[in-house]
Amino acid sequence: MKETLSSISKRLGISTATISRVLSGKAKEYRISDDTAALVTAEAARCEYVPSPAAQSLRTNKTRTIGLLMPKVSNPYFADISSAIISKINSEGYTAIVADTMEDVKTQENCITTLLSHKVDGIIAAPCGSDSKKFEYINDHIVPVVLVDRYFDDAKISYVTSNNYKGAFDATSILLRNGHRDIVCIQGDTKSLPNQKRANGYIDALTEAGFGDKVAIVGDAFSIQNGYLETKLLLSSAHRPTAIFALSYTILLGVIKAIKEAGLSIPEDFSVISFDDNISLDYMTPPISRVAQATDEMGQLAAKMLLNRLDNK
Amino acid sequence: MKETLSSISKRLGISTATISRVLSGKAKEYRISDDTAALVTAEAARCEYVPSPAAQSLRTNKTRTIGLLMPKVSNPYFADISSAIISKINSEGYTAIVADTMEDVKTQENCITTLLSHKVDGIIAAPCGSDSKKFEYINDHIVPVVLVDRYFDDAKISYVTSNNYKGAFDATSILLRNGHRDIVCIQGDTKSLPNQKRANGYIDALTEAGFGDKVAIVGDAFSIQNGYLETKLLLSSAHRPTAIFALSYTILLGVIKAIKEAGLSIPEDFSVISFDDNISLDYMTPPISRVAQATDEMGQLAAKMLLNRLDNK
DNA sequence: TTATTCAGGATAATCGTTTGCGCAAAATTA
DNA sequence: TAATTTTGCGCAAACGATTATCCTGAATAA
Repeated sequence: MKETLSSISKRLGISTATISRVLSGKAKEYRISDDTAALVTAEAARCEYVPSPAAQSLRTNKTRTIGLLMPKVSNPYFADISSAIISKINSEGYTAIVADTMEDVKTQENCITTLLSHKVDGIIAAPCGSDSKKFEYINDHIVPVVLVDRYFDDAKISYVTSNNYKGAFDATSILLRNGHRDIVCIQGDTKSLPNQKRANGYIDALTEAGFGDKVAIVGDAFSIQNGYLETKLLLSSAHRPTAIFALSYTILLGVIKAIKEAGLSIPEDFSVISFDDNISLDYMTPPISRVAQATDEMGQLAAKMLLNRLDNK
Repeated sequence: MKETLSSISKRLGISTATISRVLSGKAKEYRISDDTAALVTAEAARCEYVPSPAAQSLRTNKTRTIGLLMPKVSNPYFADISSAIISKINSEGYTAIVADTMEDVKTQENCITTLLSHKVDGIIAAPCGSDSKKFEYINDHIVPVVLVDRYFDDAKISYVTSNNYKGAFDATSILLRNGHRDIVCIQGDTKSLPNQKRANGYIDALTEAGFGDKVAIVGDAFSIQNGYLETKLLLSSAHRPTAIFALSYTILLGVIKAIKEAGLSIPEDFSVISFDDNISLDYMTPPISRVAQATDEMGQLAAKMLLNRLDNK
């Protein structure tokens, strides 16, 4: 029923050592004769031998498995990235163990422990929280880590992320070119580095255009709720802005909701621009401009970076 | 550095057998004295002992790992389901190995092989293709399988899915109550069972209301493209319908696009209703009614069903 | 002819757990 | 006191692969 090296060994009268060597492509290296090698290969194929990963990893301490640590798999943005990563590593013979931290630092700790106990060969993570220590320790002492989307400025860990600064700078510039002068930026989690970069992009675009005094940043979370509340406040303020720059898709949805509720419309009463791509934005009335992030490429690249490190030992 | 049973064994002067028994909660069963048990527990905690999954699964042939086979993780619908499943099984001490079939039968085969070679204890799958054989074989002879969203009518495999029939029936009924008589249904993949159920719901609602002659089903794919093209055709036809029932979110997006392009508007010129929930639908102008599927509950339930079977084994 | 070298592969230890079996010493019973 | 049972735990064999080391016979060299 279950084929193992020794079951083949008995049938062929060849030691498991030799069989193992042939099957792992080390026949030449250990000078196994071509005849023997052929015999082994044929028999392994015939009986559909599949090595036991448990035994292999017990022995070698490698699992051909990588851990994917995501803040929220159900978030379309991270779902896209995850999908790209999974496909890429699968195609290289690796398997993905996915852990969902639900954007919670405590849960993240547990997930990390689980991933490590499963002896993943490497980790790709979009970390939550701002403590880089743990990741740095893992990267230095246990297994390679690649961060995606989010990262830490102070840590020596490779990462893949969009050019958040430039994206925000460009988005703001477009609004400026269209004549807007009162542009409010609704930001997300202020501890998030991508958020900081975007905010900086916004600030610099305004400043370089000579409107440094017009900088207005509000909000503090990547949520619909935040976008909604901040927009409500803006609408009821004495000096209404003419444009809103939402730093994420979720924030944008909140903005739209508030504007609609106030009986106002886009783009007549307000111009809106957002970060993050989402197919649905094309179908809004009117379609919402946004700074798209190349999720697919980010995922692929992160996977490649990790796989490269795994190969180079 | 690396704590193992025997490293603890040496330090404590207690056999690995006893330690293993205590740590796996079998102290009573093997009449280990409370003193010894306490000693072991304390030491294990102190040195942060974590058992080696490789060794464990080599010995027990169990991995506390389940395989998640998804057609497309980046599809928000499946992302939601996946997220729910992952959280649930993580909370029960299981780990998820995720494979993305990219909606391709061939890829699916490979993914299955990979999952099985990793000795997953069970599989939760949203299968693609219509061949139930493989899944049935696995379910009967290898590890328990639970299907989610998609399933096979002819196979004895447990599954979790929405009541597609009722959802479609109700959606159609609403349109009828609102006075619509020319309701066209744009369907997805005709081989997909959920699609068939939905189509039947639509047909029966119409028929039972005495409009069996008004049944009109077009289309053949769960894609934006399909929704777009079919709507284009409808708009250019002599006898335009007054309402469109899109059997998926993606189809709906295509419908919206075509309607907008034609300079028509919802709901003045057309009524539209759709299957699948998506947060963005609330932010469309106007918000689009839809038959929401409880992705979170589906995921949780599927996970529960599988975990139960693993325990009663 | 004898000493080396090399081709070709076998042996056995090892990875870290789990678990069937066994075996003392203590407790109980006769 | 002797026989029996119970308590408490250790021994050692798996699980299935990898790999350092060793061995044998033949070919080559001296």
